[in-house]
Amino acid sequence: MTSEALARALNTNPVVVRRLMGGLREHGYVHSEKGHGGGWTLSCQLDQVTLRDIYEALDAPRLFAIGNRSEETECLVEEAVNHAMSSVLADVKAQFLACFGQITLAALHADFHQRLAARHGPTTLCK
Amino acid sequence: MTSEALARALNTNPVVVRRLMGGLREHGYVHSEKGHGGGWTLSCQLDQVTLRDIYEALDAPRLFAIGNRSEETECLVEEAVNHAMSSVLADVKAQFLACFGQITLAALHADFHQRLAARHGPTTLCK
DNA sequence: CACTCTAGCAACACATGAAGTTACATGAGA
DNA sequence: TCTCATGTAACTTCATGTGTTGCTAGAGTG
Repeated sequence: MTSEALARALNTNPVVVRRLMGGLREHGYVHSEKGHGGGWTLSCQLDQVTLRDIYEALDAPRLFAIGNRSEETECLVEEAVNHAMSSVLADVKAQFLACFGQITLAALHADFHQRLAARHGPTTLCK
Repeated sequence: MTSEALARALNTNPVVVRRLMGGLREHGYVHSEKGHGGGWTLSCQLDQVTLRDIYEALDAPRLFAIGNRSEETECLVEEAVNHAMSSVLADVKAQFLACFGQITLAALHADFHQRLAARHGPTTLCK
């Protein structure tokens, strides 16, 4: 599948697709080929890869929209708050990764097929 | 304490302080007075208010930097991914609130004083 | 009554970061 | 050699949170 086709399906731009897929390629989850007949191919077992793997392959983008204003501070009040905050966010992030680590692509694949079967009417694929 | 003094201590702007404190006032955690000698006063028991209360009084700002691109979609793949994602984020947010709900302002207050005692040299307050 | 000091608030400006776009280079078939 | 694909850098756009200005209203002071 080409970046162009993926971009159309995802309602985005081929370059954005390449940027994202680049991370997945570095981890061996997909493979890309240039030139005629090129594009992206899957190169992993769906039951061996989790959302956590994907998240990390995508360079673990920032998870929280909140956080400490600064790590280094002179202010002892800020220090106390930062300490409490950091500790909570670290715990919560760990739980997040654990959850994502439980969800395999195979599970999503199965869920998709269930939804497809449940849908009435003609079964047109996403775009 | 005036918004102006708080803003100096927090390295920000009086208007920003008022915006934030407004949320706390609505929940009765602080009280404000206009005019000469006015400003902000605490009006709650520190051991009765948690970070969760503060977070919610501040209108529960967006917690995650990631999330579904859109809630409504035609695409069954996106639907499956959204479902998995939403479920994880909801669980994780619940844990976040639970943690924040355990941390009272009194605890932060105590932590601050411990840091103050532990600090060598003269004890100058934050600004 | 005039003056000053304070919060309240709306409207605007700025900063940051994510997402999208353009342009060009590189490699692989036809 | 032409076309089709990825790779990548640089730039633009957009969304969101933060900061700023300007004004109103209320409360004490002289």
